[in-house]
Amino acid sequence: MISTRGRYAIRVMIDLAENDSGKYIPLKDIAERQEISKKYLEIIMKDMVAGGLVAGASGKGGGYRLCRRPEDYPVGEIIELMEGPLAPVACLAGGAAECPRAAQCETLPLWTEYDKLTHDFFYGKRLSDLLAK
Amino acid sequence: MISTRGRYAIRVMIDLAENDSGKYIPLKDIAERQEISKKYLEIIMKDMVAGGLVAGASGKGGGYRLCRRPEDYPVGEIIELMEGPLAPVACLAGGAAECPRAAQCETLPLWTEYDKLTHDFFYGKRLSDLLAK
DNA sequence: CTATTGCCTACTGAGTCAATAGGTAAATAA
DNA sequence: TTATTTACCTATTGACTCAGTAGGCAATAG
Repeated sequence: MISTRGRYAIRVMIDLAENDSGKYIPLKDIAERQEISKKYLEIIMKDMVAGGLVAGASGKGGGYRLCRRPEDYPVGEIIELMEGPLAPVACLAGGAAECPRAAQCETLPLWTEYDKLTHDFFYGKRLSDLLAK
Repeated sequence: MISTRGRYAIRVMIDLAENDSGKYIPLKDIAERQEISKKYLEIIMKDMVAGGLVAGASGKGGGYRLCRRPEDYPVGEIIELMEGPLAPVACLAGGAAECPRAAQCETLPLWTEYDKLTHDFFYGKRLSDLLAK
């Protein structure tokens, strides 16, 4: 299941896109509009800045803003940045989880097929697809 | 991500199908073939019996066996029994998680579409599709 | 009766989730 | 310059899940 990290991140991105005025938007405003704890959002925003999804600016007049056009954000990228790989099982998540049973594993094709389905779905969707018209 | 509960359950089902001789198969044999802790499998098997996936018999000559033909087990049923709902977010999992923001939620259509995709995929696959030819 | 087998309760150590708490650094407006 | 606003940093927490382990009870066939 997608946790609050991923879900909140997407909602923040939508909020930033829909309230874009060229200026930075303070997190306080976003937290109030979205009814999410500002303190918790701070942690999430830090990772979003580090991951290159948004730009943050400190000080008065600071806040956050998108650094691409909404059509240039695949939803899958946002989710994977916040939640880790979309893979349904650890052995498809890359990294150190190479399974010694992979060659004879009867279930691996199932997971592989579903993994591709998921990947294609979430990378086909863009942030712009989620915005109110 | 699918945890060991769901993955082990599917592997056990495959093992039961491929080693079916009409008699009960002791868990000890399954655990050895699948290289899974027998003690841990006991917990999983209990839920599988309760969920109507397999039949268990105690005593000498006992063990487990399938209670349907492999074509009659949708993989999604096995996963949902062991892991809970396949829903990608809590508000689609049914039960008490009705979200008050649902009406104005901009992300709900995304999750709903993915939920359908997932559901169709895993209920389209049958246990028989996973067996070695 | 005895060996085998499933079934039952309880416990554990490691990790994740969703926050909260309190402080530091940077940037602007007065 | 000073006060205010804002992001950013580390640390901690309580509840929960995950992946088992431990030990014993109940049923069944030979």
